Amino acid sequence: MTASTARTDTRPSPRKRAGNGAARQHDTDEIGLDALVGHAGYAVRRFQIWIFQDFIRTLGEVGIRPTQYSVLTVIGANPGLSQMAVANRLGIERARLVHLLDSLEQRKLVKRIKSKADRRSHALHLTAPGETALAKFKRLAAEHERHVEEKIGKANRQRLLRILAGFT
Amino acid sequence: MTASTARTDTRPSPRKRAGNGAARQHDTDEIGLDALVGHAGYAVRRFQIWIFQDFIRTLGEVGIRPTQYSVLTVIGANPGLSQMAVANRLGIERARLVHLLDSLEQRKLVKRIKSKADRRSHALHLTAPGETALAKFKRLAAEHERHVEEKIGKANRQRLLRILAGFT
DNA sequence: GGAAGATTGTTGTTGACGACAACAATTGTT
DNA sequence: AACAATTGTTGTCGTCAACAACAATCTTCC
Repeated sequence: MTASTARTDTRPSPRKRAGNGAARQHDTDEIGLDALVGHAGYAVRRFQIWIFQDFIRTLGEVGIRPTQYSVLTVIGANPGLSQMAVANRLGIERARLVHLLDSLEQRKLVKRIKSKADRRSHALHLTAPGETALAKFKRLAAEHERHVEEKIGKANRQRLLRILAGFT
Repeated sequence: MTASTARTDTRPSPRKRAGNGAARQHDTDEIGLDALVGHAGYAVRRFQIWIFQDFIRTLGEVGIRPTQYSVLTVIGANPGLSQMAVANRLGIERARLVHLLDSLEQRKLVKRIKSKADRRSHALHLTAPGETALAKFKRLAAEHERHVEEKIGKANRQRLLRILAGFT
């Protein structure tokens, strides 16, 4: 083992870790993953956690989470959609979209307009402040995307998008 | 101005609308995602949902979920680990691992052995039936992995694993 | 025209999951 | 011995996916 093992834990203590030589304690980076390596799902899960955390942190100043951002961009690009249409397009349950829209409507970013044609459904629109806010969100999201590039590389990010294009 | 009906979704859009007066609903595939396309996080999220659903379905007959599988494989490959070590290695909170191990121990797949060296910690081991069960889980997980290959292609799966290798 | 069935939005529940906080028991430090 | 840190545990909170049930409304079919 190399003497300069990079510590991945965030313990602030400069002291040596607990543990004795008798019962051999594993260091974090010498624990094998065995079958987990080679499973795409595991890598994707870890990556998704990282990417969501960076997104949430980067857009933390405006208080927008990934799902909220996706709802806003779809409404912004397709004004007048019904809740069902948005839910289907984004793969969100319509029950869940209700709460998401409640929050966004409370923040005056989105408005539900009762449809004349189908009085069951609501036509979704961005408010005027919602439009300007979304523009700012997009700038921050682009900044987040640059973080992704720094993390995995510009070319790899492009490969990733191409590989997963079928899921959007 | 709108030509025919007084709809609420008047806007500049590349999307084509049906000319009839009836309330034409959007088809799912003609709703634009706008800025969402080009965001790695969105594609990764959708892919992760798909891959987890397939994993859960493929391992449904044995009732093993992705997180449980990851815990079992790590313990199987590194017997005697403490709960902290497993939690750190997999990026799981130790509070959450408690419940996971409770469930796995109740199913007689894992056992907690009180460590002599450090009486605070437990050494984690697979039981004998746990070993044979894990072997079956691995076969099913390999089947799931073949589904991934069918979905995105064998070469793309390899590219994906290489791109995201740093997150495992 | 009217009954039957489907759709839309809503409310509610369940369970998995990540993030924290607090605690007792134990260990290490000073 | 006094103090700080670690380990496992319990608990709470919020996000999210998956269902189920419901009223209001549309569509279909007879």
